[in-house]
Amino acid sequence: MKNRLPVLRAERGWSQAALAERLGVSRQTVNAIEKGRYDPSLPLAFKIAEVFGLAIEDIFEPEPSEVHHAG
Amino acid sequence: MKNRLPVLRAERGWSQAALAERLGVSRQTVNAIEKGRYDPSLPLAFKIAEVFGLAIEDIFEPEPSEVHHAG
DNA sequence: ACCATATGTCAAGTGTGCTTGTCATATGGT
DNA sequence: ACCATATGACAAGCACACTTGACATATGGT
Repeated sequence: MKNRLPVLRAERGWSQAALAERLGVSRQTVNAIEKGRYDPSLPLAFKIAEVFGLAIEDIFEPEPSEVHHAG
Repeated sequence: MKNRLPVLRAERGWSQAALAERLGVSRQTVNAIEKGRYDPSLPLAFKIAEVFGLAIEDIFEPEPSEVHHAG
């Protein structure tokens, strides 16, 4: 999942910690999402969109063949 | 997380199983999401939006105070 | 009555999302 | 040199997202 968080943060002059506080999550969570280590949950994605005043689709973009499966 | 899946399925005449197949997930997953037992992952939410030709925001709506916990 | 389809739910298992805590590195101010 | 801030990352732990398999109920066609 690609994301524009670094750009959007920079536009607002927010650190990862500052964004995390606005979102109500830990700094490590913001870092992990930015670096693509994992995707946010849908509720968190909504919160991120709200904080930036954008649509989820304007912030995140699924990679071509991002299917999961399981156990 | 509220969702309009039952309505959207009905409009298209799709069963839960048929939608599940289009999404590449199990029927139980579609059922659980519809009934609000859990939220879809963000990649699955994108896929659902794609299948219905809508934005995620047009299908899902976060409940008022849907914050998570701590670990 | 019988069968097929649709829906709802439970159980057990695997991997993810998020937590706190900690460490390492880089940068800028003094 | 020292300190504060910012970022990146790892570990252990808990709850959630998904899986397959199974069972129960309801509806409609024959």
